[in-house]
Amino acid sequence: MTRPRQTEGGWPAHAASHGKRITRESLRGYTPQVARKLLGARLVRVDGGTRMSATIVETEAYRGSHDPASHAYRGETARNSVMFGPPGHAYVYFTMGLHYCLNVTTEPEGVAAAVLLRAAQPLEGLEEMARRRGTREVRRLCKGPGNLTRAFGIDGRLNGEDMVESTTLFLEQGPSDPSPGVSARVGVTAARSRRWRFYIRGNPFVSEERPPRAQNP
DNA sequence: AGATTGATGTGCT
DNA sequence: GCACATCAATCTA
Repeated sequence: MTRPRQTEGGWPAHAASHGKRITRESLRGYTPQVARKLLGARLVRVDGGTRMSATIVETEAYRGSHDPASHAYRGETARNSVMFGPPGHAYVYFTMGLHYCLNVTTEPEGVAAAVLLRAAQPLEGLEEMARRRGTREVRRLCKGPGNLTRAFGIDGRLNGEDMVESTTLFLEQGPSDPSPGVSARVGVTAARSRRWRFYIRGNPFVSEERPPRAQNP
């Protein structure tokens, strides 16, 4: 008899059945709403024959010209241009001199917005992730946006990838979280009052349960 | 032109 | 808790 595999935190690593793809329509909506809905979905990467996947457990919304924390706040540049395009594309940017971060673009073309994928619970391809990350500690493989991209082998070459059509980097539907945790965004000084970070409560793969100086005392 | 600041992570104290 | 790695956009002059 087979039972669902348990991970360190006691969270079931549910069977890695290949689910339905997430549609462009579902990504076209209001970004904070989309960020919330992406919790529980799976991020999948197929690279050189190996398939890696992980359940998304932490996201943040960034929204165009009215959000001072967004890269798109001051208009379009070569770096952020993908944010201005149609929904469902990968916005991959380089930050702090050494890390890449992966976002999925949202809202209709012309509205610069995206969801940052901050943390995920590894499901398939753990060996590959561990090799790329240089650690075997599963809890930390995809903990934090920079670690997540490193584990998945994602860098600037994937900027602009259409994640709805792509066969190498895409999203699959998963169980949604009825009552996710909500907080201010991590590492953001501007627009602290916008609580646009969403995470699965109590999940040990989330980067930090309480971000520093959030409105959660 | 030069300085500063990030949507960061790690290792050491 | 703090230094550090070290790039690109933005701010200051």
